[in-house]
Amino acid sequence: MSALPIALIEDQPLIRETLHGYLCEQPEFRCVLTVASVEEFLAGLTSAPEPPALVLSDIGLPGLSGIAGIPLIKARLPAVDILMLSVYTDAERVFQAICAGAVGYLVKSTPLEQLKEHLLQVAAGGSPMSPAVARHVIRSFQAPVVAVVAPLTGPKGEQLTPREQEIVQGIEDGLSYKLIADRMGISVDTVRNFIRLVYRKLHVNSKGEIMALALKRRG
Amino acid sequence: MSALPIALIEDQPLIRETLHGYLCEQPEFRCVLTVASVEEFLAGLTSAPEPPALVLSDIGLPGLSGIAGIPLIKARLPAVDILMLSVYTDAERVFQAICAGAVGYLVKSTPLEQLKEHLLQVAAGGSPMSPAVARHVIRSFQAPVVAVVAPLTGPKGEQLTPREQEIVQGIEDGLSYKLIADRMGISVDTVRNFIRLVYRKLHVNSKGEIMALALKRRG
DNA sequence: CGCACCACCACATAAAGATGCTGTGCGGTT
DNA sequence: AACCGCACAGCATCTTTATGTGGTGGTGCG
Repeated sequence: MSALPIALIEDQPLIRETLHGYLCEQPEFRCVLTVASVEEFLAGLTSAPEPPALVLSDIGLPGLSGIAGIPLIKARLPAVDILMLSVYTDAERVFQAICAGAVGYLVKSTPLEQLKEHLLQVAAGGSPMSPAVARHVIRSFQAPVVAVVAPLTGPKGEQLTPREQEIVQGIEDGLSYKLIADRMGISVDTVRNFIRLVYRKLHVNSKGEIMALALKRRG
Repeated sequence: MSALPIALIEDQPLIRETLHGYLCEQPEFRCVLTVASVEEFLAGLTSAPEPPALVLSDIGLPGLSGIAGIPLIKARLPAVDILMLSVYTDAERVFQAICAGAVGYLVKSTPLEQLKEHLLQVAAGGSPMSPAVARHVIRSFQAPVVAVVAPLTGPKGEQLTPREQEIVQGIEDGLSYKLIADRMGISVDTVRNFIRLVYRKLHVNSKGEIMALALKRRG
């Protein structure tokens, strides 16, 4: 098994030297480029003994940030994996880096042995993320807790039945009667019937007026 | 430090007993409910010594799937963390589970000691994911490499102008003439004019036929 | 001049929306 | 058993909007 060629972009000398030293001690890795900035990385690529398969990059760097460097690095090395190592754990930077093409995102406090496992994970096709980072990522898939909105009621307190509320939801979602019918598993004529009932209860005469009521209720 | 109350939902007896046994040996955990299905879990909640803070759940279960059980479990225990443990690593199930509210997703081949670390990670606010899972997740943030699709041309090689191509894109995006007009900053009558030109070049007579051409070209 | 883009008018057809009316079946209540 | 509320469905009719087609004209640019 050949050593994984790794490049390191880190501006703080002490950290850079510690990481470089540690990585060079691991038989699984080969440090082919260790620099302090993206610009230095791009300039040093041609004289590296071989192109890196994995770039471990800080974000707060002099000149171009680690994030801004991602597309430039990917343009030069399309197949490279870029793993972020940063003190920042705010959702904004996490998503910027990931959307820019980073395969993973670790915090700088990650112990070296753990860092090694994560690097091997990347090489094996994984996407290591520090816990706080992973939570941001997972949370982005989950619907925000929606404030419970009371159903629309008529001017005299007329209540809508559950199915009538579903019809209203379909209208709020911008669906045609046909699509509402598909969603609810009923016929278009039944949708029209429900519409009639809803309009009568709410004292309106068009989808537009329903939308207006919904908007007013949302504030 | 009090033990983390954990519930386990796993239908295969051997795995369930192995996991149950391992978790009970760990001083950091307390197994308050170990069942074979979501239904059993929901029924057993009231008699559990205390409510679980974390549910480790399989997906392929008798009756309700682990994914279908997520909203039901969250309804009963809004603050609970649900961690999926499954043989499935396909993107569809991963995203279904995450979107449904799972805080993490592990493959069943995860070694027990690693599982323990992941459980502690959940308790500390993290979102552990097995490598393949994490890659799916990360990839979903990254723009797919878009195949460059040649513009539609007529049967005799008739070329569409740039604006005509924009009209076609609007049709492919399912927009009405009015919405296409809004998008392109022109009047509806101008859209109709362009439609006329496009249909004449492509030898078609309806939006449907444009859609068909587009689909055929996508393969 | 030719082309691309933009706009308007007119008309016809298809689809979506709105309203009136009627009927059936089911579950719950009195 | 009768009644009521709810859900579902269909028919009829009318109105509004979207789509398609024919024709015409104006402006700017190469």
